Amino acid sequence: MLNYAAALAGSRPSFRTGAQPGRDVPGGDIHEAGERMIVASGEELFSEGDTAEVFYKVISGTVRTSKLLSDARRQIDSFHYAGDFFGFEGADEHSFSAEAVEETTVIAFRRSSFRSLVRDYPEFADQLMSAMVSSLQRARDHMLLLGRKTPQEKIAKFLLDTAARLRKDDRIELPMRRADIADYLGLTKETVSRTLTQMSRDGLIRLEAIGRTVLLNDRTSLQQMNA
Amino acid sequence: MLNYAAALAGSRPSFRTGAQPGRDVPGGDIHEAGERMIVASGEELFSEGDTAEVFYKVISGTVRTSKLLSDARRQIDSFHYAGDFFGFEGADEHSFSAEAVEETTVIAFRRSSFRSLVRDYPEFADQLMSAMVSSLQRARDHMLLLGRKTPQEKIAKFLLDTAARLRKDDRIELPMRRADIADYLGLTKETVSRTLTQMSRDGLIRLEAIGRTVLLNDRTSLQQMNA
DNA sequence: CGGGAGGTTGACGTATTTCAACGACCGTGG
DNA sequence: CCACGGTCGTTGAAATACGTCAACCTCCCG
Repeated sequence: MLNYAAALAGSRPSFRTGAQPGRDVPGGDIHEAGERMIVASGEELFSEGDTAEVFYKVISGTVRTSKLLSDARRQIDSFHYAGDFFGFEGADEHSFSAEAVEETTVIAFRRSSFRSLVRDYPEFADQLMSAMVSSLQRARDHMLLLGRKTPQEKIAKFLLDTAARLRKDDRIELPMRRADIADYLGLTKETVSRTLTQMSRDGLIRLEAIGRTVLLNDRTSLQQMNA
Repeated sequence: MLNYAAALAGSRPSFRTGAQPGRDVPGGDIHEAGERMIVASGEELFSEGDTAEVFYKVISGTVRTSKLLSDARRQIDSFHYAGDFFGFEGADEHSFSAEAVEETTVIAFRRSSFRSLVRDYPEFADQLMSAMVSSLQRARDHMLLLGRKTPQEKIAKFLLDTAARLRKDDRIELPMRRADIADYLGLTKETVSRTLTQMSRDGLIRLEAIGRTVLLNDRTSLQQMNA
């Protein structure tokens, strides 16, 4: 009756897997209905224009989804962490790309098996629906950030959001490079770097290691840079 | 079984209506399952923080949905035209606002009646799902625009998109003010104005009336400013 | 030890914002 | 019918925040 299969889709499974059986195991774990894959850092899961046969759920690691302009300008629309779904499409082709930011494990669900998934795992449809609704909400938040926030505000929100997503308190281990942060926030990597060091000088944060580890010293001040 | 009701929602119906009966009319027009309302130009349909009881479909006119920062900076995430659904929420409260850009007619659907809607009008769920998927795709496109495009590219895309949405060929009647365009594209109204007059000087477009009517003289050049 | 990737820092230029004034249009009311 | 006020749009001048270009440094791995 309901043709959700026509509205949802995903991507083709990547090569180099770490496969697992699990298909048609009604009543069991949803994860058993898809194929587990391990993707190396930097590897592509799918790319703009690829046929969209599969969608994914992140088990561990980080995935970035992005769009490119012809001259290589890039906009990352989202980072996906453990538990997130990504790769739905309305058409047969992907309208964006996905790459692993670090070594990442995902489950790939075939778009064509969507109906049986919903039948065998009733909670699956709900999970997907709320994934889409929250993707939309996140997207609206991010448009506000991209269109109207200053670099300082962008970075502050990015740090707080990332800390929340990674369930870390004060010390966060950023999985992505400065260039990724820049393409996510609509800045250049230089501006990202400068803003971080300035925040460090101001005592808001503390940068460790190669700059991948950030300590949030003054959450209150960071939060005031929002709203 | 499927709890879509929990994942979808909308806004409270606005006052000043132009009501119509139509409820529980299985097999009939979906529109009969909601309440028709006429909203005056500039009027608010719902606002950030309102309880989300209703979602909408535009029948005629234009609606803008937006988010505000505390200092009144605004980001319009979308303009909604005839046929578009808007106002879904994952939570009980609206996370964005909606106002009529011009006199607009909408149908309001109660979030609580979602299940019966799906039962009585099977195609309804599909319509909603594809509305959400295409909202997401639009959002990703718009993030690319906001984060990475120049004012010229932004305006060019805006004009072409709007022409496509309004099903006009060369002459489009913009329903919104310059400030709305600016808040949609992440620019100032001055930059919007300057860019339009420059395009006019370059022969790409022609501005008529109070600047609300735009003639697309050179679609090819405008399209080249994208990709 | 060498090379490359990623990150930081500096100097500089400029595109866009900001601030401000002006003008066109519209509706209202005297 | 015209004057008035308000909204919206345009244009100008000036300031500056961010991007660009470039050098340098650290870390890491072969």
